[in-house]
Amino acid sequence: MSGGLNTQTEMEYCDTHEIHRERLQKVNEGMPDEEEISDLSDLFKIFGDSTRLKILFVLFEEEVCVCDLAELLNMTQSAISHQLKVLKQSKLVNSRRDGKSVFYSLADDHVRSIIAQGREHIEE
Amino acid sequence: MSGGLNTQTEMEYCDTHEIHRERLQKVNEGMPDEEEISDLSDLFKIFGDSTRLKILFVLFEEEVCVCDLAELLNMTQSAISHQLKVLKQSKLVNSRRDGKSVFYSLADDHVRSIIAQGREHIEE
DNA sequence: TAAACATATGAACAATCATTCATATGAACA
DNA sequence: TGTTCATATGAATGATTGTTCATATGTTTA
Repeated sequence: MSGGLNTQTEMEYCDTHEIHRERLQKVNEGMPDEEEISDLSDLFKIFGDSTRLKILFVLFEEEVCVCDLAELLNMTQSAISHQLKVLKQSKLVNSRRDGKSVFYSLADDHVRSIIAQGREHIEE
Repeated sequence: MSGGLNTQTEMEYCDTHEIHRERLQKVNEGMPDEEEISDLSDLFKIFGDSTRLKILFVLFEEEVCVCDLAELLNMTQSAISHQLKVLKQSKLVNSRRDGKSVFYSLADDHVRSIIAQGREHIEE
């Protein structure tokens, strides 16, 4: 990624039409800064993987340990563990150790709303 | 990806604790089928890129042609065009030709809600 | 019809990423 | 303390993906 919004600096418009100043102003007002857009795309990247989505759907119901997640989703303990690390780093899940097991749970309910909105769109 | 949920078939539980039938049942009820999860992750993948997010934020304000998008975002016409194709294939944007230019616009307002939910989560 | 402009697209390349494998850490128990 | 179970993690690998470059398609105008 090289640059962000370009409204202040000189630029060559399309030959047959112009971008008007007011329009540029309007676009600029609604556009979050580079950092927020980056954070936002990072967040959505997390949801952009089937395995992570499945983990989250399981956690919608209740907290589950790594071992059970692996069996439920029919995947390697290692694969699950790697993804749980990603989910934890993004603060989407919390973990709690109980003896040998580590139990993971949803961090908050924003996750539900985001995924719910996505599902609504899918249904068309 | 090898397999999906695993609740019917025989499986080895963790040695020190068991997954109970009722819990499995509950998880199964809330879990969408493999295809919906795949569609859902594909949808979120679209939002998981800064360039595409920026394009969408611009389109939140008004319809814009490829040329103007490229200048606004300070990117190649080709890069923008490729991403617009992705957005169009996912039915997130519509296009309309006007002479030499092609104008893109938001397909529906679900996009707004999904992104709005994401932003809420970011703010912490 | 030729030239110029706007957009689309295929191939190539670099970067990112999910999974696997091997192994390390941590906890319980004999 | 040694063994076993549960989880974490680093390196390697194959697959996916965003951008660039070159070029094709489509539209207008001289």
